[in-house]
Amino acid sequence: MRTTSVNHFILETLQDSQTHLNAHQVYEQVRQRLPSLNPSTVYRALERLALAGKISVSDMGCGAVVYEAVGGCRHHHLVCHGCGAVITLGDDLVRGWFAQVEAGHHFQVATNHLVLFGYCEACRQKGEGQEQSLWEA
Amino acid sequence: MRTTSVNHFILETLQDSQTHLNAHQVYEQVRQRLPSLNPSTVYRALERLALAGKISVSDMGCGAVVYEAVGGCRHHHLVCHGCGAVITLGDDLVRGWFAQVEAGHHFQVATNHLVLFGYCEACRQKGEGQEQSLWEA
DNA sequence: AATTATAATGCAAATAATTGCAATTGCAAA
DNA sequence: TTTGCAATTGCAATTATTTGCATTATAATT
Repeated sequence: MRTTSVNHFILETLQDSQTHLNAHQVYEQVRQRLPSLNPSTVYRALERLALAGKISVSDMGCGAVVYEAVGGCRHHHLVCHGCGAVITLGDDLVRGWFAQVEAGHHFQVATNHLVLFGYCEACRQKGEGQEQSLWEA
Repeated sequence: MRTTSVNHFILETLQDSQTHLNAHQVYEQVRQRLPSLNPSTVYRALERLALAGKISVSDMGCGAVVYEAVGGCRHHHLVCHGCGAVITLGDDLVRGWFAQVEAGHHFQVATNHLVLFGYCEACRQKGEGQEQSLWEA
């Protein structure tokens, strides 16, 4: 991967950001420093950085895919379908399981940000996610 | 969820299909029986069916998101970034780990098709995924 | 069977993401 | 330096997906 200004600025933007950013947000940020920037360049750079393992790509159910710089302490997320709550999942539990998967399938896992959807305690008690339809066994 | 013909036909289409289908493929299939069908109706129905747990939604790196009916024996996938190979991951290993996550976080996991990206044995030996860039520590 | 509330649909427009291709740029070799 | 190749970019067009709103259809109620 070449040391282009786009690669550099995107990485810097994501590292400085405390939250996940979507492609458009990254575009707007970097555009302040590279006014002639094209959105498709951002998409391609993000894809490149992701493939190189420098950033994570996740669908967190926000409409657009979000990106994050992969730093020292990795973490993952649980996202509630009911209320949208985002719960952090430590890397310990994940890393251990990935190792199992890798050992069992001769496969090197590169996924660096796992997102699991489901229902949080509160929504579960409210009965979210218990929909039963009658028209199918 | 109401018993509409769209819901019914989509579910039937996905159940009959041996492979994952993307939204457009589902649309084309169902359109043969409901000629006036609109693509956005398909997207909305797919979202509904997914939320009801009847189908799984996954980004398998094919450009478009793919859908699959959730049947008796669940399975998950490992997708190789190098060659695109798709390896099946049994549910046993996954279910057990989900249970751990659920127990540790008071969260009911609803994700019913996990996709992990990485590198298969062959690609790993070819050195895929080992890119090192010099311009960043 | 008529009424009613609400889910589902069609359509068009907006947004998100990808792709082909020609022009440009970074990096390495000469 | 200069040259050459391959990676990167811009641009426009395409594809993928979502959303607002008026209309239609379903299922429960009267």
